[in-house]
Amino acid sequence: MPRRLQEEIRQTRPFRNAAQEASLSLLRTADLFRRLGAATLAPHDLTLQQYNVLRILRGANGPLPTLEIAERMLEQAPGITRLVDRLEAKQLVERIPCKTDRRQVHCRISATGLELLETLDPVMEEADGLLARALSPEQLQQLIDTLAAAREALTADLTALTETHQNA
Amino acid sequence: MPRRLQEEIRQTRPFRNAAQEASLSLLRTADLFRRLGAATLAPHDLTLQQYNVLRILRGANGPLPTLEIAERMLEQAPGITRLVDRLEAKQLVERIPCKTDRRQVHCRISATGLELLETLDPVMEEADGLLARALSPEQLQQLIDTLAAAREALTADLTALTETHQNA
DNA sequence: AAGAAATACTTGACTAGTCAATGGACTATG
DNA sequence: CATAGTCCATTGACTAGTCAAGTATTTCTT
Repeated sequence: MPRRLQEEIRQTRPFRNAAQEASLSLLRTADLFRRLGAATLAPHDLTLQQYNVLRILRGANGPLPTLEIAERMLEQAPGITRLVDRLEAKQLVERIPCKTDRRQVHCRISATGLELLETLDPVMEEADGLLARALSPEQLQQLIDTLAAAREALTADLTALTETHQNA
Repeated sequence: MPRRLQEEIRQTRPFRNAAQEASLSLLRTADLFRRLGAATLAPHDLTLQQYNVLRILRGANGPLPTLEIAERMLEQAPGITRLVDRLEAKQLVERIPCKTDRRQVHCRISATGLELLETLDPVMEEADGLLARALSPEQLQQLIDTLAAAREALTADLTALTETHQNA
């Protein structure tokens, strides 16, 4: 039986409405999940974001321009530079200046990086599996669909909001 | 019609399984929501975490020890100090040394802080309302229940994982 | 072909999360 | 009542997200 969110955050009053409770649930659950992932990667001296970059580079089957990586992550552009800096320092990623467009820098996962990912694959799949074990297949699919609908709405509103702010 | 997550992250291959898709959906949706909240608060020079602290202090009906605030947030202890530092610098929060236990520092929301929160209440409720408009009441409730079940499982695993790590 | 605009990063400054270590204050034990 | 252990809060060091500004390069305009 799931513990009430209200109790988790020690709030005495009930939620004003379901929307608020859903919002907080979403944030707390995602945070919990991120921490689980982070804790899993910590012994390997990788952060979640660094792991994401490696995954993207492996999936790309070849070098990728720096900003192309950023677009495939949740993240905004500027952060990617330093993220790749650290991966390059660990020799998990290589930077290759692009010959046809000298503004671009291509990033490629190194052999060491690939080996590391292969080590991590089963461990990280297990983390995903926790969700699968906690929820029924129907719940899992429901969750996917509901979240997709939510993102649909939120994306529109977010872009509207930031654009308005720019024009102000 | 919701855009496929697969397309959002430009992955050519389908997901290996529903658990993985659900995990990624969860992380992306929460991130979107956090950005929406951040964008809403930005014009008022508040971050989401600062806003959370103010909300907690308002809800507490009185001063709260510093670490008690941390426990009510997702966050680990050490971060709270600097968070309160910044709120104190903006004069939204006051620190009061505790007389009965001089290790403790009590934090209280200031009159300015309360006014600010009242200004923000309608704006932030609107952000929550986006979810409500995007989803049916049944979907909303389903989401709440499903996420609660997920947290139940994840909490257990997370504590197990970090404790194992400590003993290693 | 020269100048303007756009592109691909890069850097700096600030906020924040996390871990390890520290300091001051309280408590329990002997 | 002294001292060891515990607790509250803080600090330092590192990783990261975000915005604004800067640089080098390319493309567009004329």
